[in-house]
Amino acid sequence: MDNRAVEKATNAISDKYRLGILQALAQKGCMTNTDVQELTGLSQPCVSHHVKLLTDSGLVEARKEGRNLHLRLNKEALHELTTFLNGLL
Amino acid sequence: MDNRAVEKATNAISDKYRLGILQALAQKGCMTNTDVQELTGLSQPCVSHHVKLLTDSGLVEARKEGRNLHLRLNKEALHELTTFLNGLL
DNA sequence: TCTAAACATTTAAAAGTTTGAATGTTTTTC
DNA sequence: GAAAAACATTCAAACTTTTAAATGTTTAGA
Repeated sequence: MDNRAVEKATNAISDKYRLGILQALAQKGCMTNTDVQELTGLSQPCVSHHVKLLTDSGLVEARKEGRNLHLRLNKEALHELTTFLNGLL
Repeated sequence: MDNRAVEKATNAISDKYRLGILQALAQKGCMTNTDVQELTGLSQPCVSHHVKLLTDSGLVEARKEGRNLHLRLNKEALHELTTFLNGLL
């Protein structure tokens, strides 16, 4: 994982709503954008935007299932991030 | 470590210059603001600002030594962060 | 096929961040 | 004490992010 990827991943985490989404995914395993809308209370376009940041960062994987977008944690990416950060210790 | 602390810590990391500072601290052990100025090429007020973000996040500890500000990694805080993130796995 | 549901995109306003010039404070050195 | 070095603070400009309204696209179901 290079510096740019770390910057993007930590940036993705550094927001109240996005961290909440990651925690919900960690707990539930899978969610759709609509679930995220209910979770956060944000507007649909705003949820789309936050989810895009998360997927662009690599921390979340999205697959289209009919008209739903199924989201799940990318545990490998998260593990790479913690490995990088532990490397600073 | 609560969510707010994670948001602040990851936000602190999510910048090119601040990540560079963290890496330099990890490597060298200790630096002053002047060292950071040389490292980054940023102006002195801008360095002051970035260093403040890092210390406010808890990831960096600063102690005033005469007219110099000695910076070092707060390894415990960094460890708490990685522990939190691993908790999502 | 018509309707509705789920999500994406465009746009624009509001809020927040980054940057350096100017200036202030404290500490060291001469 | 005067000069300089190290850092902090204030300020304003430039830039980025966040947000939702409006609208577009695709898919599912009647």
